[in-house]
Amino acid sequence: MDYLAGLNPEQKAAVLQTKGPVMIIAGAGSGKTRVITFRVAHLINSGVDSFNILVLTFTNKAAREMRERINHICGPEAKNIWMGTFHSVFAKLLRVEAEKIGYPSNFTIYDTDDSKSVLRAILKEMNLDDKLYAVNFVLNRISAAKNNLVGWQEYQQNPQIQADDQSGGRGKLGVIYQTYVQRCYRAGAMDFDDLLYKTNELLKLHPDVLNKYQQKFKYLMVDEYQDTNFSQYLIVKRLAAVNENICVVGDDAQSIYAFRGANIQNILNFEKDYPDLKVFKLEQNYRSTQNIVNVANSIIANNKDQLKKNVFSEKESGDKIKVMRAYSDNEEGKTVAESIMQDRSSNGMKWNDFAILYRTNAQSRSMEEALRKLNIPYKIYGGLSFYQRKEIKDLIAYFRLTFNPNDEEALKRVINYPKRGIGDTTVDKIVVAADQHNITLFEVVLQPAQYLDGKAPAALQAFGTMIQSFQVLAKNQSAYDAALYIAQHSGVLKDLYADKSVEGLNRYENIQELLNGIKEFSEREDIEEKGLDVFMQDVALLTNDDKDKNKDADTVSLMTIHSSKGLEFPQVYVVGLEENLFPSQMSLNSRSDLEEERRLFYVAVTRAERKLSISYATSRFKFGTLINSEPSRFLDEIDAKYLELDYSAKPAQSSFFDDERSAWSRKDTNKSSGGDTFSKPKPASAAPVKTTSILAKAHVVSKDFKVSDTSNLQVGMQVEHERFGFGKVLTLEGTKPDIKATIFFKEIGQKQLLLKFAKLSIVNE
DNA sequence: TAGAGGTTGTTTTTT
DNA sequence: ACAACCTCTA
Repeated sequence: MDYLAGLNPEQKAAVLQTKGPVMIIAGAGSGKTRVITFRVAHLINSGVDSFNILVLTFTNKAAREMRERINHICGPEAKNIWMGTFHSVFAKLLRVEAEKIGYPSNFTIYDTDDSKSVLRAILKEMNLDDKLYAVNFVLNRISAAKNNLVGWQEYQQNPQIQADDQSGGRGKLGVIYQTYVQRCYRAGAMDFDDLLYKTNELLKLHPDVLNKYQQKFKYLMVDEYQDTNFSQYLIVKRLAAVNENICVVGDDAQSIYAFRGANIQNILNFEKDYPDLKVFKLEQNYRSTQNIVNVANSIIANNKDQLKKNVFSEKESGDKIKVMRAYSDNEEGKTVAESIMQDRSSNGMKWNDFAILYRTNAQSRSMEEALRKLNIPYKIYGGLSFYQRKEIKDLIAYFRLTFNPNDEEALKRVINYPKRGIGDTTVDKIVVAADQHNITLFEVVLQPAQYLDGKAPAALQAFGTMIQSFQVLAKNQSAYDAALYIAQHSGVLKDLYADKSVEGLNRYENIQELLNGIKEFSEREDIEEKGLDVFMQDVALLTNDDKDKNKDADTVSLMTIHSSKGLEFPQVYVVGLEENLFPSQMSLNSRSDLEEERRLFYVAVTRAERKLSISYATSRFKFGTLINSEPSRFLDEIDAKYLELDYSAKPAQSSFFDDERSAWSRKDTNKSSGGDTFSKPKPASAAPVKTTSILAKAHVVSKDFKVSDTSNLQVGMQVEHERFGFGKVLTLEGTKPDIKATIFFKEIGQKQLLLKFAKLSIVNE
């Protein structure tokens, strides 16, 4: 039982309390993950069958990390535990039980793009004002309804909802909701919210199924319970109803997902559902210095709604929190990058020890550019994931269509990609015909002559036959063979190969990477079923870092604060502390939204172990124009005694903007104490500056630039590229027409180029 | 039907 | 800045 030795009394008590309802209120950095993993280990050691354990998390990242840790402690037993995100666990369950609620087990999972596309089509058909019925608004509304288990029938009948919609002039929302649900059903598709909604439906309508899973999951644990929405809450409650061995872990101060329906009341009211509840509070922070914990506490103290707790640290008091000001977003990046550079060498740290956290994904750009300039290796988490790239989605749409020909979004995506003469008009006609005869789009495609005339039927027939041939093939071949065949015969590979631009080359390589991933999957020995259909099942749920080969690489981490939850770093930079950015403009209308932003700031601050720096810029590009920004109100909320203001950042010397600079080069202001630590910035020039992305296009091509014959290119030669600038050839690989060169460019770092495409000029020395 | 060229909206965060 | 959407012409 050596795993108990390293725990404090509260942690230990929480681990040992294996029976009955348990709630663990875990302050930031209080060893929550250790408690959960040890608790699972302890369950197994006390004789609980690992098949009877279910552990739910919110993000893929959290799930993976937890699985690794539990694997480490429990060994092979850990494989039997059901552990994953709510969405992936219940998608898995629904695939087994789907037929009971009228879905095929190979249902497609629609991602947000698919959902929006379905809605766009519906709104268009209904001829609705697209201002009043903005797609994002409509989707949010439907999503909120589903998360509260309000079906379309109830939505249409509920007087309160109807009154709300009517008063906003959006009386058609109920009908849109209904149509949307019916379209998804016809397509054999579930959206993200359906995975939870339909699970509830299944458990409610089929007591035998409920009973089966209540027997299976005798022990439930839910991480980040403060982020559950009603739908998730009810699933958990139903599953736990018989045995009541339910342990939820959370921190109300870190609830940051209300925007997608999380209900903080779920944790605040947990005791009402389980009168026998045992509550454990973990208050000692083992992660951060006292200064950091104090700052965090002083931030969160501004919120009204919260459970009482006293988070404290017994570590050293540590450095003060550095606050940095910059004159523009690019300058901010530069300041942060230089600071990282300096801290690393003076404190002997690794790149791994640093993280840059921001409110919105768009902020990553200026950070990236600055890091690249200093040759600092970095990795961006989140953002556009690999699986969301257009070319990947295109190919995957073919796979989707192969396994589920009713998948309308996939069909629309690829019916004319690559171009095969089936235009929008034809697609519209197919939709109309399908609606009229109450059949699926694919059925129209298979019998086109019955519904359309002209030359469209021939093209459609050919397309339909092709998909059918994929279906036959996919049944008999390995995932990789099937995927490769489809990539080739659909024409996708050829189409991308024909694009010789750098971007096109990149897309082609991405497809290769996807195929390689599938190949690895085909060769795995730890799973039985290795068809392409199995590979496809969870693709919509995969995100960003799920296919991350060298995650041990020594790089600085960049991510949104949301995706940083649960992580920790020795040194953290929280950037963009500006009004309308953080707190976000969207959150300024209500106290509860603002409090959520503040909790988000709390999460950001508590990621830091040893040193925390905060920055803001007094001007920033937004929607392509330069706007002025004011320091965030959150900065004023921190007691100034914890802060050290560093306003040393100087405007850069060489730049295109010398005119504008004059307005910026004013004397740094004081640090008067009290409420006005962060004085308002003087307006910078408001004239929109035409910026070229400094790195991507800054290289000015030499006068005598001329594309050279590279057939005799040698390692070590100096070359010039139109966009990447000057570089040195590091390696040459491959054979004749397909020689791949690895070139180190001074300005942007290492790049791989295929010689037959790259326009290079050999520099004579 | 395809492609060019102009116009508009978009940005909060994740599954 | 950028992408998605629209309109016009070949």
